[in-house]
Amino acid sequence: MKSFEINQAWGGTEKCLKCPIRNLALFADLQQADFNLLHQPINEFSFEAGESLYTEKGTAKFVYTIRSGMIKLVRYLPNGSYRIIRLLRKGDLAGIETLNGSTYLHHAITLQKTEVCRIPVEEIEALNSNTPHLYKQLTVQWQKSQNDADIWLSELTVGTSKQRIANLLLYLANNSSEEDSFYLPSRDDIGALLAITTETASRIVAEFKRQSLLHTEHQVAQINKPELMLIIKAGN
Amino acid sequence: MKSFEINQAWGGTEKCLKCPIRNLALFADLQQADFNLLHQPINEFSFEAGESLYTEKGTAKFVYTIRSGMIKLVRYLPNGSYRIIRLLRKGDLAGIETLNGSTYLHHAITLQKTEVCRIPVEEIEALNSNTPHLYKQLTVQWQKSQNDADIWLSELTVGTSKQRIANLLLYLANNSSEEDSFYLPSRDDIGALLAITTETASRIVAEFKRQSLLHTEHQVAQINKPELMLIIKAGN
DNA sequence: CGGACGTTTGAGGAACATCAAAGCCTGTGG
DNA sequence: CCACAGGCTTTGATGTTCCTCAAACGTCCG
Repeated sequence: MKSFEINQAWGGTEKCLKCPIRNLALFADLQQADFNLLHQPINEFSFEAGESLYTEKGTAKFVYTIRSGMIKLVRYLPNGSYRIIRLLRKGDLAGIETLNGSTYLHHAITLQKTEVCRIPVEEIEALNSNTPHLYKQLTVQWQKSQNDADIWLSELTVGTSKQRIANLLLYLANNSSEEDSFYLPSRDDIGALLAITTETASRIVAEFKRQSLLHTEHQVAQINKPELMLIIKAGN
Repeated sequence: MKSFEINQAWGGTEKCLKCPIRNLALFADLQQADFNLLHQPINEFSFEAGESLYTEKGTAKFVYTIRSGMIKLVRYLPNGSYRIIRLLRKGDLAGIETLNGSTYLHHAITLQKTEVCRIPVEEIEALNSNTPHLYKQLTVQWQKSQNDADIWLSELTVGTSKQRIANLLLYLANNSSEEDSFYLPSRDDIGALLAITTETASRIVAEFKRQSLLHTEHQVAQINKPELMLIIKAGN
């Protein structure tokens, strides 16, 4: 485990108020007075790629706000394989299921270097019973992840493998924090995202590269969006 | 449109307080005083099978609590086919996306005779700003539908068609309001649920019937759970 | 009775999984 | 500095699954 805490001493109110992703994050609507209700520190952590924030069925004590990087929510299947349920990025929340249960429902694993704020569940519960400002933002977050899951279900599980991968690449490109590039997951993860095998994922990614629809340098990718959209429609 | 309103004059507080599914529903935690905050009536409606509660991108003014029956949330794909995103049953909420947006995100279509309570969005917003009791229940509902979507993604989109259908039958059986039977969707809908074709769905359902793993009378079905679980594991 | 609709069944081919092996990059240790 | 081990990716050959197109069947209802 190479993760480390960035700031031992929590700056408190000012820190959150000045947070660069505050408008995206859970505390977006909180007022100065609300912050005074906090008793435990909100700690910042930094994770390297491949580290685990929490595991399925693990005791759930924290919710995480993602400041940068990317996280996959994973579920292992009875046969030993795994399926990626969702990808989380800047501004997303990991582990909100703790608000209604005592255990996590997925494994949360970083795909890149990722920075998070770790919020104790009790603090969220305390805020909720003392100020109404948090609920609104929780509702927004819920809506976001629900909508993401729906897109996944309706678009990323239908059509040929080629169409699915084209769809995934567009999804990744459109949700990237960079303007014209994005993080390309491993072939294994692409397979787990789309319910196809690693080999099929590799074959199609390689084909896209040969056709110059996709350029990669390490895991930084760029794509030809119009052409990929044609593939999604035509299937060719 | 054959739907009809059951009770023109809303009984108000007493009606909700005595609601047989109150413990399941949105208003579970509301107190007597909270009900006094309501200004518009909560109307009850009854729909026949195949009717539409609302359509995707339609102006969203109501949330629906399902009292009995079953609803499919549908999204149409660019190629003209459709995909069922989720199934809703007794106690579930349809159209909660209206709390963060002005349009619905799916088509909601009844699969059976279905009774609902129709709640104006403004009433929910009014309650939310005046009492904290509703939020908790909204969170629970959110969690439920999110969890449902996750199960869908992790279990109903992987494996062979035979495994998926076996999985679906078990899901339907375990979530039915009857003890030992459940509603079996049309082959078209089974296809749209599992991202397979109507023909494949038909072939496998017919095979299950021949093997006596599944008995149907019209759309009422019974299954041999242990055998189907074996199929999910073994694939045979 | 005849038409509409949902279901079943068949034949053929395309897409994908599986098994297997080779290539490539990176980091480590001699 | 080179050799080598390990992980990830690519490619190939083969077989199975499932989609596609097509037609027949049953059931319900006007």
